[in-house]
Amino acid sequence: MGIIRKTQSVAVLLKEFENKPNAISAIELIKRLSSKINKTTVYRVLDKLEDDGVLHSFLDNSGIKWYAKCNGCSKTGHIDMHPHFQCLSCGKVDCLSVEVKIPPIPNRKIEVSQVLIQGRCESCNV
Amino acid sequence: MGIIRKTQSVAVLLKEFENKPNAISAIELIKRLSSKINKTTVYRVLDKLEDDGVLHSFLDNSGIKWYAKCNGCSKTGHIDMHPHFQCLSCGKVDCLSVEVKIPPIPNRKIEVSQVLIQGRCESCNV
DNA sequence: ATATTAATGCAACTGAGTTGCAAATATAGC
DNA sequence: GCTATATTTGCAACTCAGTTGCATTAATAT
Ligand SMILES: [Zn+2]
Ligand SMILES: [Zn+2]
Ligand SMILES: [Zn+2]
Ligand SMILES: [Zn+2]
Repeated sequence: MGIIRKTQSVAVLLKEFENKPNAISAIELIKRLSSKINKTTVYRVLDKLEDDGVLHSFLDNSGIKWYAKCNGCSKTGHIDMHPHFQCLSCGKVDCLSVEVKIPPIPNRKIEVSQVLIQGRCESCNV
Repeated sequence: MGIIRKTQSVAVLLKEFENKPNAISAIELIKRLSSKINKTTVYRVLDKLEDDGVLHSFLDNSGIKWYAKCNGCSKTGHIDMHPHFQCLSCGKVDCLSVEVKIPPIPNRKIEVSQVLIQGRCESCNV
């Protein structure tokens, strides 16, 4: 179930994603907001924002959860599928707007796919 | 560091992967072998077999670790890159031999990529 | 202003994976 | 084979991201 009331916590969390293109890990958000919001609430609000099609989430290579803004998604469903990029040098993670084509697999029905690309970002690739 | 001594635990674990094409989760192995091998040992042996290029590992969508046999890899490095498929109906996970082309990303240097495809497997896709 | 119900904080929990260390066991040298 | 040496193992205790139950707080509707 998504967000029903416009609370402080929701506002604070949304602000963290405002005007920032990067993904942010749940852990980072908990650290950043520790004086304002309890970690349980952070997890719960993120979860609801995902239900509402405001944010989407994915796991990185070490199994930790990242969140980023959606583009054109809604309560009805997440339609904005794309790969994610993690810089192995500075740790920054972001959404890529390129399309990764998944070839058809014989006898199998593909429903979703996750692509995590790792390497060096613009700033670290010198 | 890889495997130095051919111990019972190594033999038992290798046997689990013998003649079975599927990936197996670390948790499943721990459960299966609980009467024979301690879970710490399972994790340690799997880790060493990965170092040796005998097995490779990846995380699924819920952050749990899976292992599968390598094809042509060695201590020197893992060269056998491929996507993995998880059946959303029966939970089975396996390696796919198709190639997923990652397009070049401007200003970024791609080093590795992980692709997890989810859907319905041969047996469940009826 | 009050009632209703959702959201929050807190503490305790879960569960996959890790660490330190003493005991067991594989290997090499004799 | 026996012994010395170093690796591997089991165990218990730990870590850490994420979850749960429940009493309290706060947003919304009337
Ligand atoms: Zn970087
Ligand atoms: Zn994204
Ligand atoms: Zn299946
Ligand atoms: Zn594989």
